[in-house]
Amino acid sequence: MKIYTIRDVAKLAGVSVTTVSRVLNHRPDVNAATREKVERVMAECNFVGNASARSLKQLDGDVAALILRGRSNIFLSQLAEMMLQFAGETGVSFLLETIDEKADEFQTALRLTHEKRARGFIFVGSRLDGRAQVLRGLEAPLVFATVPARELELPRVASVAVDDRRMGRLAMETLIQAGHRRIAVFGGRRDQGDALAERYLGAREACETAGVPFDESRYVETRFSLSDAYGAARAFFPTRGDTTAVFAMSDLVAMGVIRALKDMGKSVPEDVSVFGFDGIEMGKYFLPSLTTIAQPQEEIARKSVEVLLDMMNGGEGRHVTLPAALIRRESVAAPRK
Amino acid sequence: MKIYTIRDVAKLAGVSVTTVSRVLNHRPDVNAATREKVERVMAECNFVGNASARSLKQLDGDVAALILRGRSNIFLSQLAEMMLQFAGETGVSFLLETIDEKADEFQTALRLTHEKRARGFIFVGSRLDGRAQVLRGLEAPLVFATVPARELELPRVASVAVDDRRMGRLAMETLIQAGHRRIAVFGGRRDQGDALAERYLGAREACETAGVPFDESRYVETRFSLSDAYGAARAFFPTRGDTTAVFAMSDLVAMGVIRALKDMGKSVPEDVSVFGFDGIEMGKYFLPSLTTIAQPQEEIARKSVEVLLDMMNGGEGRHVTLPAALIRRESVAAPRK
DNA sequence: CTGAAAGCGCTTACAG
DNA sequence: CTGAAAGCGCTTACAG
Repeated sequence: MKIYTIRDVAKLAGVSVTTVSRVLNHRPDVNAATREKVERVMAECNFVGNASARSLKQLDGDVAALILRGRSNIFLSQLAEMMLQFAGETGVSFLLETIDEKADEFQTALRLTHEKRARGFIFVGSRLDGRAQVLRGLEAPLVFATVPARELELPRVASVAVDDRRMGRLAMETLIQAGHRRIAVFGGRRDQGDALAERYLGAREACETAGVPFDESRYVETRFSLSDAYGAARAFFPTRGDTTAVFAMSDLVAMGVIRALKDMGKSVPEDVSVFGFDGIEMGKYFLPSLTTIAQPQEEIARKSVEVLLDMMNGGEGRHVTLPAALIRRESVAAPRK
Repeated sequence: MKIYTIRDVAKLAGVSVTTVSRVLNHRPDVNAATREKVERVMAECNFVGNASARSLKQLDGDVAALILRGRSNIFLSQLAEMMLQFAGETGVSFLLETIDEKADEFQTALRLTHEKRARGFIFVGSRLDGRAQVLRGLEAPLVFATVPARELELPRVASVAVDDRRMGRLAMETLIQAGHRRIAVFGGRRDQGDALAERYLGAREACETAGVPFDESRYVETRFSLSDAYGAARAFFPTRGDTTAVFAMSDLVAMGVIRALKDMGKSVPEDVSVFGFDGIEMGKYFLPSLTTIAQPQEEIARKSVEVLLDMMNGGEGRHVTLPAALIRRESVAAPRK
């Protein structure tokens, strides 16, 4: 099967490559008859332009990249997919780069700047942990999705996220109001200055306000996967069996914890209440269904793309906070008397 | 931030672009001192080659594409990710193209052949439904992953899948042996000659062999998502309440059905047993955990990549059948007396 | 409305 | 071991 180039088409249509290029790009300045002839030839040859050649020329071409770290977080991968969806409706072409959890997303951005000439980035579920300087090396506009980057007072940096601290507080308040006092928190590392740290801070605030001392030894670090959460819960409960509620910082973690509790002969929410975070679809179907904080996934996706596009057109960086919703379902109840 | 080209590097290092190119591509024929000098300059400039320019020249470059239809099937997206993983270890560069469920994957392949010069394809979870002729238009080697394409006697076509018919039979046999007689099947459209049709045929065979008549009105068509399965089950059970078991052709469907049963006041497996398919991770954590047929995901991924690579090197097409495993967990039990 | 020509950044025979 | 030159397929001023 021959692969036709623009030159082949030009020859077959009896015009110049310039004209074919114009037709290809839907430019108005082509005679209708000429256009039609060229289009017919292109259809006959099954012609499709070579993407490399095009982007080699269009160095100014608007390319943006989505950088997603890790493949295991459903919430984040879905978020990235949605962004791709919204991006498709704009003129800018977006590419999704999924990198390993241990990889450095800023290095990746740097690489894509050169390799693919990316001119704007959205980091999905990134972490800042004090790497603000690295960001200065990146001149392109940057959007952090689901990451609070407010303190980063860099000119071309934006963020789109929920108010994680407030939501962490709300989750904890909900458990306290239900009557719980011995509450465990299953989250990530607390020292990284990311969304998880914010949720932790919010949870602590709720405890202080309510006069319920938060017991540091009930903070459990876990990766956000079913199996890690399961393992962490199996290790935690045998020694802290008096815990009556868990605030899990992701729905996936909540599910792993619930299964572990079940396997240790405890039922949810009767023996232990479990509160999730994110609002993934499965949470509605899981048994028990998850009480959780639902992040406005679609809104985050849409807004992130919108803000990046605006910045690529010279707009200012800004920090958008979107409202999240508390969803009460089955996994949380009052503690046993 | 200046973007350096190979020419800039050449100038800075005091050599020709040819030499820089050689260093870039780790060719052996470069003087050690020269190589070192060039490498130092590249490091200083943060130089990264332009991918478009490279692939424009290397038209013979080995590019293969993974075509995944739909984003909602976790099993298939994970499969694609695994393939990417394995592909990374080979010399061939793979690109993943995720298309809409309603899009035509063969048209997509045709487009990628031109646009990205892809020279080999893996279709993840595709369907043949009588489009064998279209395939002739594609000269590149093709691998169908999780799709039985055995009947397709095309030279450059391969497939990697489990024996869906046998596994469908095994699932049904398991339910019959547990004592069930009124069994519903939740699957896809039966007329499409795909893996699902095979599972259906296998299930029917099991019924015939056991002398249990299969009631066609207990076949429920559903898309493979939690919400569709949920809706289908809510519509089905009120009129067919005597059903004691369900064979769901995907774990996701099984979970949707289980939640629906729960919401209708039935418990699983006490009132109704539910059998899944695929063996996704969540099935282990769901309550009840799913009895299912586990497809060897990693093996399918590895083998698909391996077969494609071999064919791209001139190897023959072949049809690989991999063993699947019956996993007995909580969602299937004997029917109530 | 159309075309000849330059050039995007790279690779690769070819010559030395 | 090294370099000058051609060319991959396209786009885009520029001239007509």
